[in-house]
Amino acid sequence: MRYHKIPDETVRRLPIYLRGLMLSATRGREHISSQSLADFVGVNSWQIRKDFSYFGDFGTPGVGYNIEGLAKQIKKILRLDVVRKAALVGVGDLGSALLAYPGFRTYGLDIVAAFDVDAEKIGSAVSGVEIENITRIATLQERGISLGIVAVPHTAGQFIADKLVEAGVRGILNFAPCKIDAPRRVKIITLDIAMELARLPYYMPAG
Amino acid sequence: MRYHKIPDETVRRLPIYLRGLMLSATRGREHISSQSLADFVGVNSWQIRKDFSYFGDFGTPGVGYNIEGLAKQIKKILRLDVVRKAALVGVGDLGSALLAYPGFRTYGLDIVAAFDVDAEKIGSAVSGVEIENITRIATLQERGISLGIVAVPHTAGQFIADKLVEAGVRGILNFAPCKIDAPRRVKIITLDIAMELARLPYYMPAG
DNA sequence: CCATGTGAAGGTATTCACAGCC
DNA sequence: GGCTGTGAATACCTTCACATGG
Repeated sequence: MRYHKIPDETVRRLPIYLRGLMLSATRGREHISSQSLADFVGVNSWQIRKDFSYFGDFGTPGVGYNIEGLAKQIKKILRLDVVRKAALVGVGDLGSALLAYPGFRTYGLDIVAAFDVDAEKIGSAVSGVEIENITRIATLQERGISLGIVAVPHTAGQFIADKLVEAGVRGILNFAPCKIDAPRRVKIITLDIAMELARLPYYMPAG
Repeated sequence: MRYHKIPDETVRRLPIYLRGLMLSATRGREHISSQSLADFVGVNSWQIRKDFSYFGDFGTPGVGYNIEGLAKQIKKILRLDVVRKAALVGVGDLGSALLAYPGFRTYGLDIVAAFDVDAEKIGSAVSGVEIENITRIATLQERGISLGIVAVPHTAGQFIADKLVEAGVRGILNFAPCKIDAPRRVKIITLDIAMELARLPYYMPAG
């Protein structure tokens, strides 16, 4: 079933599969069954097959999936096959951790610029990235940066997001604990760490 | 419809509502309509009413919801009405940022212990929390700590999780990019930052 | 014989529309 | 009149069972 809208939930799981495949690739085997991948990433095998079925025939019946080929396919679908430049705004504790985080590179995402309001930080470098005045966010477009990461206090979230949108970014990963409004053409993903932790006690047995 | 299983998706949204209500509380008004709250947090008004309907009659027709009362109710449902002690494992860049993050306190979550393997870090303090040797994770139970936060490399994720489970924690917030297996009685929430960023390009128009 | 790919069934969550209440 | 609470309708996602293909 090749021509079909891909469910959002499937898109959410693709990076999980990709991570599992990239790890498997270092294990020496060339093929992997949906069942093995399932055990490895913690998703049911039929769910995996269904997810893959939205894109086309990835696997070989009786054999499984070609690990390298499948990983490449998923990268292409997620558009991770080109290196994409990202800008970070807000170089506080979290921002600094994000700059130091090597995980983004794995997915072709490269933080090449960082901005802050703090005059003391501006000019210095964190993890090899120079911190610039936020007024320079306006230069993003000409520098080919299409992705913004917001790690500022919630009071500044919307303001910074507006600046990023003006500067032409088409996607924002928002760590600020607030709602962000933006034109439909800009995709926003909000990731509020405290809120994830906040729903943990609900699932914990008494105590 | 008071006696009903609460959908997971509703539980996921409750902290969003809570955050909005706590912010609204500082605005001086006593009541808020589902519509106003909807505008504020970015969820549809009917979704909000439906979510609340799983718990009981929170609102007053023609008036709206009592902000303070509703916030208290949600806190109770999420079991955030008691202060809960948490332990952090892995005081790297991300771990340090989490220790410095004030957002957890808002939800009654208090990071009172931190562990690392690095001998140089052990004994020093980060954000007022002393860093201990990970062998001391075993003392969590007697210290009344029921919640673990894992911020270690993916190679150590499962190992640390096992230690935490042994030490009696009943919930784990996992930042390590790996699957964590644990007994059913322990709730695991995994939050892989790179993976969230990885699905952003998919939704970005060409470029 | 083994593992994929997929219609069909089943379950869950969202959206709608409106009755009921203040 | 305004706003809540909720059955019903719809859309979406998951699970199953098996036909199909190497």
